[in-house]
This record gives sequence, structure tokens and C-alpha cells, in this order.
Amino acid sequence: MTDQRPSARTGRDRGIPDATVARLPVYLRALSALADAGSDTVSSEELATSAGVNSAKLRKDLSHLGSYGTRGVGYDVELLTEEISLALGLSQRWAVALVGVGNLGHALAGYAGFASRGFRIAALLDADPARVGELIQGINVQHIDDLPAVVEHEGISIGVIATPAPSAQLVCDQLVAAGVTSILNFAPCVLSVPDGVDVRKVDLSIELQILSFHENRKAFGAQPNQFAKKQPPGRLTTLPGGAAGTPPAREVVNE
Amino acid sequence: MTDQRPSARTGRDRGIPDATVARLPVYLRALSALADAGSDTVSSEELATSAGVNSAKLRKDLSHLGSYGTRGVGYDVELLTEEISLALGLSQRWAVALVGVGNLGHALAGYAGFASRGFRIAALLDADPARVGELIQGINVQHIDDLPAVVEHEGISIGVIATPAPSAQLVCDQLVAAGVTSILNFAPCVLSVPDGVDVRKVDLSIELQILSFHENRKAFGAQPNQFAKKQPPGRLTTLPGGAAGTPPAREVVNE
DNA sequence: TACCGCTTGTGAACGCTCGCACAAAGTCGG
DNA sequence: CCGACTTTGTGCGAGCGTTCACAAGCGGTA
Ligand SMILES: NC(=O)c1ccc[n+]([C@@H]2O[C@H](COP(=O)([O-])OP(=O)(O)OC[C@H]3O[C@@H](n4cnc5c(N)ncnc54)[C@H](O)[C@@H]3O)[C@@H](O)[C@H]2O)c1
Ligand SMILES: NC(=O)c1ccc[n+]([C@@H]2O[C@H](COP(=O)([O-])OP(=O)(O)OC[C@H]3O[C@@H](n4cnc5c(N)ncnc54)[C@H](O)[C@@H]3O)[C@@H](O)[C@H]2O)c1
Repeated sequence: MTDQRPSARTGRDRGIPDATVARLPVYLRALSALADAGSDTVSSEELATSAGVNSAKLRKDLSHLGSYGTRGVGYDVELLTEEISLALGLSQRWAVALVGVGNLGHALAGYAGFASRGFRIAALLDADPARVGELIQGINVQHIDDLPAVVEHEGISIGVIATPAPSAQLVCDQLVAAGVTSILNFAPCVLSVPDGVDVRKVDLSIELQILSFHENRKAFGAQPNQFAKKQPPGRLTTLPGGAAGTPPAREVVNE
Repeated sequence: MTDQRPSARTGRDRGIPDATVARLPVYLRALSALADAGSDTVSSEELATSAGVNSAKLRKDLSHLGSYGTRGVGYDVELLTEEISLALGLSQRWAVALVGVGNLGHALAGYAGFASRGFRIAALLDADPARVGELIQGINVQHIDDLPAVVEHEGISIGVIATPAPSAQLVCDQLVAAGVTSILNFAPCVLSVPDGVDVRKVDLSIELQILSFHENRKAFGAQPNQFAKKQPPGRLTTLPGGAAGTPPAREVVNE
């Protein structure tokens, strides 16, 4: 799961496990679909299937919130939706600041999935004077220097960073200084923040590289280089060149 | 970490742990920065700091690849870069198909981070006839029906889904049928795939909701509703309305 | 060559997560 | 009211991931 652990739970603390928190939004989505389909109640088995998890795991996850099921029947869709929303803090609408209105920033600004889940893009900010003043989805792009005032005025506590990596730490510091305590980072870099500030990252390249690993593993079952031991100039060199014979690629999968 | 576990490792199998695989790309990025800065060697302590992890964890992670460090000295930056790249299967350039050239798809198509990490966008596809033929970053948008031929011709093994959620499963099935064995999904839904196909998801809303949870926790230390027990109509109703007195919201953060 | 300081690689302990399996607790039909 | 059936909530064991702490190994120095 994404890393850079958020809010190191302080040993004691009767909190909900991180792994559970990460799944609650998925359950919420599945519940929403069930509600649209007209279901009033749902069993852990059904809900688990919709969410793509084991039913025992689902029940254990929900048990952390309290006892909201009915034995022999299942869970009330509406009630459970409310309880999960409450646990996630979605009973209030969070204001979000989006910094960096480039390619990705434009897509994010126009994303309907924010509003529908209880988040409001309260501000768009950029450092480029040419972008300031631009109107995107009815929101005016403001200069990054106005950040403190905007955060204060709009009551913003969540920031999204969509600037190039070299600027990300600077922007992050500015967000923190302005009072933002949760940050979602799209730039491919590690951010350092003071205690009490949570950072989560979304990194395309990392996801692709993980897929690459598994793809590679599928292509060559278990490699021969089982126990490598620093062969001085054994298999040599030049990374993006072509490492000893391009693999058989295809013919592996397909049903 | 993202979830929907890729390629259930079959019990035995001397493979690299998933948690380690997920961090290798981060190390790679840190190494790249060190190389640019002119370092020839690096200690586990330095590299761990750059990557934002514990140095013991870093060493254990690297130990899964083999013994490529020198005691008393550290790791050779270039050698380690090669070894990690090799382990991740980045010594070859993977061809990627991007399906859904809407808001997000456009941003992704123009993203330089793909190419620089060894991925090549080999095809853009969409179902909307109005988009077919459009030229984006020098690549022609093709119709989704041409998927099988394109996958075959370009040797594509990785697919990226950037269509609306209702189309995602259909597109996924088409990708799998065409021979794609790794999928990165941006649509907010669960995909089901046959064994042998890996799926990873990137979901904005989930990330924000996790941040919301922690933000909420910061606001109200440990809640009073410690042991809830199905209060029949206790605190009631209407989720996006205002759950029993809108919380004190502001005044919490702003350090 | 013998010694010293530094850093790796890893054994071992601990905590978190997962999934099984089942008792407890509810519904429903008679 | 009772008994059969269904589904939740959870105790428990196994496995994975993280961290500590240190012996082993390497380069440098006398
Ligand atoms: N485009 C994608 O699909 C994509 C995908 C994954 C990750 N990313 C990452 O997201 C980030 C943004 O990507 P992009 O393609 O939108 O880049 P971009 O260059 O199109 O946009 C970056 C924007 O950030 C602004 N900016 C730069 N420095 C700033 C600062 N100090 N304060 C405020 N604003 C600042 C720039 O003016 C620009 O408008 C990058 O880190 C990139 O690696 C992008
Ligand atoms: N825009 C964002 O910032 C953002 C952020 C996170 C997640 N997402 C998700 O990414 C997905 C795409 O978002 P978007 O804003 O780009 O939407 P969009 O509507 O702008 O683009 C979707 C594209 O997919 C194409 N499409 C639809 N059905 C198709 C099919 N069966 N085969 C091929 N192509 C098909 C459409 O023609 C359209 O071009 C959505 O699932 C969205 O929830 C978007």
C-alpha cells in the first residue's frame, strides 16, 4: 500500500488499523453501487465480493467500527454507509487546495470524483504568472503567494501537490506553513514534513515498475541467477540498452 | 500500498517480497538523484535517508537481490542501479497501451515520466469516434476495436485504463483477451481478471478519504463513541446533510 | 602482517495482517 | 413458544513485514 505512513499511531490508541482504513473507502463505493441497485440489506459475503475482498476480512474490518450488522440477515446498506462515512470523517465536506495547474492539475481540477465523495476544491494555485487568473471549472487560479490567506479564508486542511518534483518540497513547506495538515503528493519525490502532518503519494512510475517486475517474472519463471554474488564484471552493463537477448515476451499468457 | 494483490506468490517460490518490490523503484529514484549529484558510492544510511526509509529495511530489501555492497564502504551507485533495474525487469523497454483519452488520458499521454523510466506508450485507444484520429504527442488515437491487432503488432503487455468506471471492466476484458497481462487501473472500481494477470489501481478518492480519516482523528482526539452498539435510531440519518451538529471543523489545525 | 574502524548482511524478536472456523445471536416458519 | 437455519463477530494460529543489534567482512594504516 502506499507508504510514507500517515500519523504513526502512538502505540496505545484504540484506533482502526491502517489496513482497515485503506479498505473502508472501497466498501463505501460498493455500498453506493448496491444502494443504487435498490438493495436495502447486504450480507458480508455479497459486500465482500463486490469489494473484491475476503468476507472474513470484511467482517473484521467492520467490527472495528462497532456492531452494525444483524445476525442471520446482514447489514443495512444505508446505516452501514453512514457509519463508514462517519468513521472516515466524511460527514463534513473537506476543503482542498490544488497546487500546480499543469497537465495533471487540469485533469484533477475537472475531476467529478472529488465533489461526489465529499471533497471541495476550494482553491487552485500556481506559480506561473501566465496561469494566474485562468478560470478552470469556474475556479480562478490564484498565485501561490496567496496560499496563506486562501487557506485561512476557505478553511483548507488538505493540499494536493501537482507540480514538478523539484518544486514539490518547497510547495509542501508552504502548505504546511499555511496550516495544511494532510497532503496528497503526485510529484515523484519523497517529501519531509513535521510530525502531525500526513502525506500520501500517488506515483505512476512506481506502479508501472511494480507491474514490470511481475511481468518480468512471468516471462522468466524462476531465474537462474538464484544466488548472485558480486560477479565483478560478469554480465555487463548499459542499463537501457538491452540486457542479454530480448526475452520471448509474448506467448506467455493469453488465457 | 495499493492493494488487489498482484500475482499471488505461490507459497514456496524464492521471490522478492511484495513490500520490497514496492520500494525498489523508490531506491532507484534516489540512486538516480545521487548519480546526478556525482556520487560514486553510497552507504545504506544515506540512501535510506534519501528514500525516506529505515536503513535496516533498505539493507534487508537489497539483500534479496544479492550481495552488491562492500562492507566498510557502501554500495556502488552505478552497479546498484543496474541490479535493481534488472530485478524490476527494466532492462527492457515495455510497451504500454493507454485506453481512454479523456481528461486524465490526455495528461497521462503527455507525461514525460513514462519514457524516462523505460516505458513506451505504444498506443492510445478510445471508443469515441470523435477522438479517433486525434494526434496526441505524436501518437495517433486508434479505435478500441483495433486493440487486438495493435497489441500483437507493438508487443504490448501492459495496459492502462483511464475510462469511466462503467466501461472499465469491459475494457479490462478486451485488454486481457488481446494478450495484455498487466493492467494499471485509474477507474474507481474493482476489476476481475483471470489468474496470471496483474492489476494495480490508482484511486484518488480513496487516498483523499484516507487523509480525511486521519484529519478527522486529529480534530477529535479519541472519540467518545468508543463502544457503539446499534443504537436503533440514535444519531440519525442523511449522510451528506449534516450528521448531528456539524463538527467544530476549523480551529483545529492551523498550528 | 596485524590491527582498527566502518558498514554490510542477517538472526531473532515483535507486531500487524490475514483467513479459518465456530459459538453467539438473530430471523423465520410452524 | 420452539427449533431449524442463517449470518455476524471474533479467538486463534500462521505468515509477512519491520526493526534491533551484532558478527562478519572489507579497506586502510602502521
Ligand atoms: N501528467 C501526468 O500524467 C502525470 C502523471 C503522474 C505524475 N505526474 C507528476 O505530476 C506533476 C505535474 O505534472 P504535469 O504534467 O502536470 O506538469 P506540468 O509542468 O504540466 O505542470 C506543473 C505546474 O506546476 C506549476 N508550478 C511549478 N512550480 C511551482 C511552484 N513552486 N508553486 C506552484 N506551482 C508551481 C507550473 O507552473 C505548472 O503549471 C509532476 O511532478 C509529474 O511528475 C504527472
Ligand atoms: N480526471 C481526473 O483527474 C481523474 C482522477 C482520478 C481518476 N479518474 C478516473 O479516470 C477515469 C477517466 O477520467 P476522465 O476525467 O479522463 O474521464 P473522461 O470522460 O474525460 O474520459 C474518458 C474517456 O474514455 C473513453 N471511453 C469510454 N468508454 C470507453 C470504452 N469502452 N473503450 C474505450 N474508451 C472509452 C471516452 O470516450 C473518453 O474519451 C474515470 O474513471 C475517472 O473516475 C480521473
